[in-house]
Parts: sequence; structure tokens; C-alpha cells
Amino acid sequence: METYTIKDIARELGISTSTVSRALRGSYEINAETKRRVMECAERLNYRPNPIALSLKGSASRAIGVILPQIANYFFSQAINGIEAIAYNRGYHVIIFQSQESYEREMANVQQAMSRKVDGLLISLSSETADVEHLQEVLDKNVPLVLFDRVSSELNVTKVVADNFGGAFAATEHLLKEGRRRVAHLTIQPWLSITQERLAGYRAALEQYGVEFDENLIRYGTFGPDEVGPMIDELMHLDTPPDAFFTASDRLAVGCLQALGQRNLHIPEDVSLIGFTNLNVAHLLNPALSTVVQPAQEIGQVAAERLIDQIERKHRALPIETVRIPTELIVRSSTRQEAVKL
Amino acid sequence: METYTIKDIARELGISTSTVSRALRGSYEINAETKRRVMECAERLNYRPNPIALSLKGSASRAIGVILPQIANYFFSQAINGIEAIAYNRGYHVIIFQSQESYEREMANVQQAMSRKVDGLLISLSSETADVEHLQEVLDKNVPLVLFDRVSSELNVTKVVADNFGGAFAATEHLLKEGRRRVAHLTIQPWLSITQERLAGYRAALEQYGVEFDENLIRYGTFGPDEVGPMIDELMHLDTPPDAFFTASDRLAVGCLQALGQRNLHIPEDVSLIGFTNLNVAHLLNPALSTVVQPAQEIGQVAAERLIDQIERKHRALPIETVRIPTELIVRSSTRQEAVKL
DNA sequence: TTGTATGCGTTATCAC
DNA sequence: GTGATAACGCATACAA
Repeated sequence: METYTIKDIARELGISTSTVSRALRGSYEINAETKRRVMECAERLNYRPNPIALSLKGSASRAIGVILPQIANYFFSQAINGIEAIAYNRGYHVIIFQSQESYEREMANVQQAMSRKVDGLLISLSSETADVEHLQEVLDKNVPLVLFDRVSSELNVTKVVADNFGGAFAATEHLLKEGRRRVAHLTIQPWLSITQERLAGYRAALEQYGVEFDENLIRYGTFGPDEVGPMIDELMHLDTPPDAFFTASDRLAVGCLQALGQRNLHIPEDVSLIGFTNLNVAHLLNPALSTVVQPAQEIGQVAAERLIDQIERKHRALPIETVRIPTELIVRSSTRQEAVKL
Repeated sequence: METYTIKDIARELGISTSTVSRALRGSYEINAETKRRVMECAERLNYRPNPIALSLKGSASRAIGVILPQIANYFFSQAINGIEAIAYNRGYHVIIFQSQESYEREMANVQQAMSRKVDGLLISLSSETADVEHLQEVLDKNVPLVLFDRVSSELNVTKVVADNFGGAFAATEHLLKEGRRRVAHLTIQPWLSITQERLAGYRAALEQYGVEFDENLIRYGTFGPDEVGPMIDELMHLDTPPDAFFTASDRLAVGCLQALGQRNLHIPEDVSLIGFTNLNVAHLLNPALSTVVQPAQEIGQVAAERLIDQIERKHRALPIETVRIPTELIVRSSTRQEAVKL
């Protein structure tokens, strides 16, 4: 498995490297016989063009950069899975960068990705990122960029997200239809796009069902496993405590389940619980845990497709749009289970 | 955030590119004043060396390749997390390749990684991989290689694995000490190193406690969620059915919990269950689920450290050894929980 | 101490 | 149709 270059082929065939190069890329004006000989030789030597040299030349590197907050997160690792599947099929490599939820590091990641001459960039913003100047510069350099999951409204690019509004609406509606009227919403950092969309869906459902919005029922945070308990306590000590919980992440759903369990609150007798979730075992924790399943893998796939489409058709402008991937509502009780595509 | 080259600095300062190059890498024989001016200019222009050009030059690419079966797997995503943390600290990028458990694809990955001129390779073998010729060729090219988790005895390289033997021994011992005598072992593909080590630990514990090994209690496979149930049925219909289960993965532990639950078998009254697991919520499924926790992140960290050590000290040979990262036994019952570092 | 020339693998632009 | 040459960004052997 030696590694041969265009030069080796040229020497072997006693022709010039330029001829080989042209033959390999099937240039018109090349003798069919020469072409055949070059091809044969390349085949025989198992010649593979050196991607590094290609990148240096300024042409495609056939690599896409993926910048995301955390790999060790079920949502993102599934998303990567989707990305990698598409990239592989279309002949691209994936170079992964973790921002670790740090704005500083995200900027460094962008720089590194650019200097590695990625053909395009797929980004899910860190929770610290407010300013998107660094991404605007990517666009200014004409490097295709697609945002996924955590996006910014300040960037005029293609975005691929879950239908957070729809999912949250459906979740809240489900609870309201069950007769719940005090739905607490436990969610993550308030400035993230996904948080705002979910909150909007939640509010829209309340409004539609004539239930007043109560700020006290909303809790934001980056909850560690031991922080959910106290928050539940707080909520349950409100004058009119919640009769249902709608959580915005796996961790919150699991933390909530635990906290409720420890307080001997049963689901759904005492309170209802529905979570935005990816963790496919979460519902096993409690057969009555309904969930809005986020299409993590599909988001990755679609984002990668859009990005590569852009990379490969740089000449013609592709429409810039926000793609919302439907979520799925899975309603469970101890006795039945029902999945609804939204 | 324009991107400047060594040439720009040279032009700006009216000196040659070689001088700049040398000044930048702090060569001895360079005028202190010149050096200072170069540094200042580089700083001012926010100069970053082009990694592509460096790679082409044949020097370090400061990238390491990671080839593993699946990203969307809690163990591997945690391992990547550990790898990335170390790599980042030591100034390396991580390029990830998924073999998707395919031998063909693993070979392609290796080739691609090599042609991307990675400085070193971190590999966890696909379940299809029997022949390791492709990895031997990596070594022949003097590219450092470290195996982790799924390793091959045919390769004389540094390996980083969980202490599968110790973990399995402790798990089995725990069950035997509880008085169980028919411990079923549900595990993955039999030819994988990790499978064999766990089986060996299991057998060693049986032997030490004078319990006869029974082949009928061992089940291998790549179980989907619906395949565990029938297997449990089979086992429970043996003449002397198991009184305990020891499972070798998250998926098996979860599947087993489900299957037992559906059959109204209670833990630990009817059967005991202990799993080799990484999924930190698995125990929430059943407070009496004991687990052997695999140090996924630490395996990644140590593997990355070893690899980078090798990359950076290519001249001197580093000891080749198999590093076994201790597992942790967490014994749980509905009333108590106890963690034992092994 | 600094500058010049060369090469890494490839392609584009000229020549012939 | 094919070959020679320059260029991508950098490092280095060799000159000066």
C-alpha cells in the first residue's frame, strides 16, 4: 500500500506530469490511448490524489468542518452520525471541533477550520455565543455555512432546526387536553434560539386554550443533576403549584423524573410530565413519560445535504431558508403508547 | 480576520521569507531585533501558519485521526470527548472516521487518514475486523498508532482498554456473594477482545467460587431491542434457569431490564442483574441495577496522551504496553448504593 | 545574521 | 495533444 504520486505515473509511462494530471481528470484534448495507459497505471499503482496538495492548490479539500458545543451529548452525537453518513456518501470528510459551550473556543474553532481549508462549515452555536461576527467573516470569504439546532437570527444563511415551536405546542396542548392548567416549563438558557422557539410554542398553546401565561412557572438554567430537585420544591410551594411539567431536554426530563419520584409524586396521578428528548431510554424510566422526540439524526443529515449542495453548486445561488424538521410526539400512559408525527 | 502568510510579513518588513520563517520558529542564529520585529508584525497581523502547507511539507500536520465503529454510541462519544480534550490541550485537531462496524470501511478510513497526513492514529476496531494488515502497514510507515477499547492481540502497539477482566470478575463475584449460582452472561460478538476478557473474568470468578461453568448460560449477539426478550424466555425455560444476569453493554442491560419487567420478574427478588454500562441514567431504570461503569472518557484521554507522546518523541522508542483503566463497581439495592473502585 | 533556491503534489497557463 | 513552468505556503540546505 505504498503511496504513489502523479510523478510516479509520469515516470513509469515516460510522459509529463501535466499529461497525467489531465488524463486523470479526463480532459477532452488528450489522446484516448494515452488516457487509457494512464488510467491503467493509476489503477495498478492504486494511485490516490493527495488531498493535502489539492487543498494547498486552493481547490476543494473535500472536508467539511463541524463545530458544535459537545460531542458527548446524545443529541449532538446523533446529529454527527447523520452528518457523517451524508458526507461519506458524497465523498467528504468530517472534521469535528468542540466549542465546549465557549465563545472563545468557538472562534478559535472557526479559525482552525478555515486554515484547514474546509469546503464548508456546519455550526451549532455555543451557549455563550451572542456575537456572530466570526461567522459573518466566514460568509465574507465565500465559504458555505449552514447552522443547525442552535442558530442565530442575525445570520442570513440556511438553518436546519427541529420544529421546536410545533413540538412545544403539541406537548403543551397534550397536557392542556388532559385537563392540566398549571404547566411548568423547565428549560435551558433563555437566549438560545431553541429555547425561545419552544417557549413561543408553549405560550401559543396556552393562549389557544385560554390559559393565562404565568412567568413563575418558567425556569431557565443549565441544571446539574442535583439542581432540579430544589427547583421542583420551589415550584411545588407556589400558591397554586404546577399540575404538569414540560421539560426542554433529556437531562431535565430525567432530573425531573427523579425529583418527582423522591417526593412521592406520581405520574400522571399527581402531575403530568412531558419532555423534549432524544435519549431513547428515557421513557423506560417511567412508562407514563410522554416525549417530543427530536429528530437529531435527520437534522444532521439535512444540514449536511444542504451544505454540500451549496459547496458543489457555488456558481448558482441556492435559496437561503430555514428548514424545520418535524418532531414526533409520543404519548404514553402506563397502559398505552401512541406516536404522532407532527 | 484576513489570512496572512509569511510572505506578507516579509514584504511588510522588507526582509526575506526565510528570515521570517526562522524568526517565527525562534531560530538561534537570528538577530534579536529582527526577531522582535517579526514577532510584532505577526502578532499585529494575527498571523497563523497554514497547516495545509505544513502538512504538504511533510512536517507535522498536528492532526490525529480517530477511527471508531460508531459515534452515536454513548461509550464512543464519551471516549471522543476525552480524546478531544487532550488533543486540544496539546494543540492537535481530531479528524473522526466511522467504520460503521465495517472492515471495508475501516480500511478506507485508514487510507484516507494517511493521505490526510495525520500525525497519528487512534483506532477501535470494527466488529468485522479480523485481519489487521492495514494497520500493520500504518506502523510500517512509522505512523504512531494506539488501539483503544476494541484491540487486536496481533498488533504490537500500545493499547488502552477498560479492565474488562477485573470488571467482569467483580460483577460475577458480587452476584455469587449474593448467593446466586446460575449467572447468565449476555454479551456481544464473541471474537472481540473485550468480549473475551469479560468472559474470562466471569469464568475466573465462577471458578474461584466453585461454580461450574455452563455454556448454556452464555449468549452472544448484536441484540436489537426486540431480540432480548426471546433470549430471556429461552434462558428462563432451561431446566435450571438463571438466577442472575450479567450483561456486557448498555443496550443489553436496558433490554434485559425491559424484558424482565414485562415478564413480571423482579430485581433482585426473582433475579439479580448487573450490567457493564456507560449510560449514566441506566440505573435510574431500576434502583436495584448494579453496574460496572466503564471509564470511557478516561480511556479516550489516556489513549490520546499515549499517542501524542509517541508522536512528539518519535526519536526515542516509547514502551509498548497495554494500559488497563480500572472500572468501577456500583452496587445498588432499592435502599442503598455503594461504589467500589476496582 | 540574512537571502536564494528548492521541493512537498497538484493544477493552470503558457508554449510547442 | 503534450510538455515545461509557475504557483499554493512553508521550511531548509546552501550561499553570501
